[in-house]
Amino acid sequence: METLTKAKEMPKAYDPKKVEGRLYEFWEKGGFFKPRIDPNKRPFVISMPPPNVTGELHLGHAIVDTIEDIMIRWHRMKGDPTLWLPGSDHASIAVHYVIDKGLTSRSPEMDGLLKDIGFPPPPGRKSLARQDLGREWFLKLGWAWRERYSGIIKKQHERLGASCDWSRERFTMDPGLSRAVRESFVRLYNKGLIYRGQYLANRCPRCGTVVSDLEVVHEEERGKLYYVRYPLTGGDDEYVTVATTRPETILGDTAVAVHPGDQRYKDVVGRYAILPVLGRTIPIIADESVDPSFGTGAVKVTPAHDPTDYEIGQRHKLQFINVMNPDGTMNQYAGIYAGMDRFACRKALVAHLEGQGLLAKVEDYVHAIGHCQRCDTILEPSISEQWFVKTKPLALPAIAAVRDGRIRIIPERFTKIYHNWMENIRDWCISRQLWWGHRIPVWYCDACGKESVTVEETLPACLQCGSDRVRQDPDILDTWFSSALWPFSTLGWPEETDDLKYFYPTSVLETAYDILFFWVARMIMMGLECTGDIPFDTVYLHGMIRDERGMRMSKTKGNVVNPLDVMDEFGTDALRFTLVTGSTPGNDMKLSRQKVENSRNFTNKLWNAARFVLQAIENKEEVKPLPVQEIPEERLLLPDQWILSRHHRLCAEVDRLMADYQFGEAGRQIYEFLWGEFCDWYIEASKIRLYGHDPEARAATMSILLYVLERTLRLLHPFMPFVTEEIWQHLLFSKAAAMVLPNLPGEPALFTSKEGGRGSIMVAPYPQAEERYYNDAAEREMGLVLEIVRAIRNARVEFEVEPNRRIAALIAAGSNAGWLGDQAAVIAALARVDPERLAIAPHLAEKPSQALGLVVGTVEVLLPLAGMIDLAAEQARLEREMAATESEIARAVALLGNASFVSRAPANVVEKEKEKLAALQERLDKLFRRKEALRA
RNA sequence: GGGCGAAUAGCUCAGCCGGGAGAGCAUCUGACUUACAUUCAGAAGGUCACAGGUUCGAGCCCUGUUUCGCCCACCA
Repeated sequence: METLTKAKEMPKAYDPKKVEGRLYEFWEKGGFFKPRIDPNKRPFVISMPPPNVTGELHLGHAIVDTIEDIMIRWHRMKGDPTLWLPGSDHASIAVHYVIDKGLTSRSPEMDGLLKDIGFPPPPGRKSLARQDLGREWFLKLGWAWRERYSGIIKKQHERLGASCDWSRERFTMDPGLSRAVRESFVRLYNKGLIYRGQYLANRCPRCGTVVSDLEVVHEEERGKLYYVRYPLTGGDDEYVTVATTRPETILGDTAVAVHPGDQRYKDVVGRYAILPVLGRTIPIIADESVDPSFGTGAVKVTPAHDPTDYEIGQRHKLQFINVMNPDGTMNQYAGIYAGMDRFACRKALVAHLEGQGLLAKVEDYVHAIGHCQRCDTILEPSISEQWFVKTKPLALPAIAAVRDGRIRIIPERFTKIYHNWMENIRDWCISRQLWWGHRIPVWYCDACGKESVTVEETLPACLQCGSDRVRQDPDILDTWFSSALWPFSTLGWPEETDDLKYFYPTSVLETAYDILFFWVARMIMMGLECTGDIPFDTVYLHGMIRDERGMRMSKTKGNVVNPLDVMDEFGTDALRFTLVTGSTPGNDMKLSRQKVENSRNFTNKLWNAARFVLQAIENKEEVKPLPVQEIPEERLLLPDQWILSRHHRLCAEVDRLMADYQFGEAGRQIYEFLWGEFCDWYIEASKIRLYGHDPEARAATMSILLYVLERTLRLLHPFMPFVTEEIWQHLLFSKAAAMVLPNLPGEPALFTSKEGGRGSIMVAPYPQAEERYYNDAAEREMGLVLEIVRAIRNARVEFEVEPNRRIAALIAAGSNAGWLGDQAAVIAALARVDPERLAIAPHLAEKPSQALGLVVGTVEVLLPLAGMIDLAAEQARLEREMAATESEIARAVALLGNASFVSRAPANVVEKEKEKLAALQERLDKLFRRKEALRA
């Protein structure tokens, strides 16, 4: 591809900005994001949670993209046919909210859109409401808005490196998905699972619509509890006192209720009270639901404005009087308060009651009030005619699917939360008095008065009587209704498309835990109902991202971190790596700049390690690196065997962790290996042979450097797609390519794009562990070498040896002397010991009089530092070490002296303890002799 | 009122199957050693919230307690 220009040499610094956009384009144009369909393999499929078209991406989207992209890239590299289907959600109420705000404030953006759609511009700067536009214009505005933001959203997914199949992008209001909405509505309607009726629902006066129970946010607030006297009829100054937090609802009272067993009121039950202000006569009734211990034990009953009262009203066949308009003002049933706002009415009514001497008392009272999830306005429960989904019959199979393990929820604790909600599920109010969304597919006939339901977009004539005097229900459906169909509506349902047959059910549904009920639970119900199958087999829930202080990010708090800013500064890979390694499933994470910076440093480290390896190969013209498999065994030295063993164990571990959805831990393991083992030790040790005179040794070293680097790039690719691809491309163009490519198992076609273009790391096979490289002896021996080096470095610093000074070292290695002797060059280089004055032998022939004595395992290291050693200090150091060793010996002795430990602990644990004790004793002995020698 | 999560180094967090606790950042020493100062070498720092229990052995399992956070719930 021309988009990738071959660079002869890797630039000194990695610049994400110059790389990321170019690579994304290369991937997308190369067709790498599209699934390679194989009828014989089960595909791996994720439906991307569709972001709302309300605005730009935030960190919540970034973590979704990151985790899903990791899963997707991993499966794709493993050779699974892999589909990640992207899209966006029309988000009706959320879009209404942002458009309303733009219209009210006459924001330049909204005015611009109005101009674009050709809406006659209203004069002046007067604020607009959606009613000023009317339904048609408002919908045009919605589409214009959607057009703008879906483009922005796609760009942001690209920035994040999301390898989703854009050719299958969907929008919840696409014709096909809209058709799926109507189809499912009709099916449920025909089965009696969707019904219409007068029920109590939460209405948001600001949004102008009812919302479902889930959209109610309960918040504790300080309010007042008003005690109001209701005079009794036919009595002398008799009254019953009730308590209420919402005095304005008194206007809708149709009864007073007490508990049937309440002795205080047993004489008034059956009598009547006079409703204050309005003077209506209302009955006093007995109902079990009243709590005699609360307030006065008598409660006013407002069936049209309170859920409990609604039920009392039903039981006692009371009158339902709705006293408010949809916008929160009082209606004609409110008497003199008609037209007044509900809260103004409250104030006026309380004053009125007080004036009449009917206000007994007012208490401060903290209670939970329902707010609108979208705009935070206090909701008004009120009765109205709405559409509902009967959820209990849908919940039963959904509960079973999770209970019997067909669907697994990660982390597991959410399973309990899911069941708790499902088992207590209430009917779902799905109608909304809004415009932007799917119109309810029901038509009412003015001729016969019956209703018709159809999957067709329009209905020319009544299905019952044929009259053309039909009008569609003005309401639209809850956004989540269409979201609930997402896993299959996006694949073509209700048509039996090839995609639906092949890709459904999908594999993993990954999202934030806060929409478990809104979305996940409903997808399971609707999936089972509509397709007869589960919509996905695994639910993976991630946590929320908070700011550095653990606060929830919100626009009003002003603490929102824009992922674009972070990516601009540190690169996409750094942000992704931070998000995934800094979190565990289901737990919230705090994001800080420092964490991202650290990840950026890691990309830099990787970049430079790669630069080192490539330069090492390119600069040695005469040497031909071999595939690792072809390196003669005698050429594989201890560090080689060690890094190969470590690398293959890493592959096994990463594979296990990925399969177990522990992506963060997998990322951390790769980080540890790459930085702490490959860079810190292997590369440093390799320099000896790389800069040495033996061409075959050089070749072998290069081979291993390249082999381990290239495979680790592939391991890391799902986490950090850009930097790994960029380096990998440099490898492809290097002389090393000939060596790298034959080493990759699998079909060659995998490495090329669908069009047969250049290869990409994203379709190269994911590295698998090969047990023949496991080498316990090499790991143990190299471990000792590293310990010796660390001990010498440590001593150098402690005794203030100049950093550049090469010192002498004598190592008494006992039975280890043979193989350890072979590592002399490594020890000398890494510990800055003079190779000429490094002696490794079973025992030391001569012991220098003034020397530091280090005991490393069973090996003794003497550093003759004549003139630099403070004898007293050295003596003290040795004594400290002896004391520490003695206390460890004491523990081991006690443990092994414990008969029950020896008899009941597993044999290998006991054996390990014995070996440890022996080693400790040897160490103590050596330290003691060292101290004696010092004295001599 | 129910339920869930968290509590581990100064800070932010890992820690799988129970077998003498780790990382990053911050701090302190030192180093421009030819991949990398976005680096390297080294140091210091922990009663794993508390109290019991199970076990030969507990950060991990069980019971209770405390603190913080979250979710669900129609006490007006």
